[in-house]
Amino acid sequence: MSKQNTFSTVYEIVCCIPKGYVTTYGQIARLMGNPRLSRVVGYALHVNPRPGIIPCHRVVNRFGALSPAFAFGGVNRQRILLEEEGIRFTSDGCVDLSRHMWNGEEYYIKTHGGPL
DNA sequence: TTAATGACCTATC
DNA sequence: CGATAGGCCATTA
Repeated sequence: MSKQNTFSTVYEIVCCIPKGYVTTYGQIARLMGNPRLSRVVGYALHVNPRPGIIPCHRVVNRFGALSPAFAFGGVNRQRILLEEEGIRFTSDGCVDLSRHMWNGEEYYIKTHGGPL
C-alpha cells in the first residue's frame, strides 16, 4: 500500500503464472508498464517474502537460464521443480522458452482491460 | 544524503 | 550478423 506496491505487482504476476509455463523478468516488467523494471523484478524475487508460495522458480532470465543461487533449498531445486511441471531443459541447462514462454496475456487483459 | 549494487534488458557500433 | 556499452528502477549500506 505504498512502496511495496511495485513488489506486490511482481508477486501477483509470478503467482499468476500457470503450471508448466515460465516467464522472463523483462516480460513481467513489461506487463507492469515499464520494461526497464526488469532489474527491480529480480530484486523483488530476491527478497521473496513468501518462498514456497510464490512460484519464483517459474521466472527465468531472457536466455532461459535459471538463477545462479536459488534460495529455496538448492540450486538444483529449481530445475527439479520445473522438470516436475513438465518443462523441457536443453543440454545447456536452459528452459525451452519457445515451448513454455508465458506471455502473461491473462494479466495484460486484467490490467489493461483488454487483449493485446 | 550520496553512492554502489543487483535473480536484467534494450539499443547501438 | 555478432559483440559491446549503457540505462533504468528500487533497495541497502
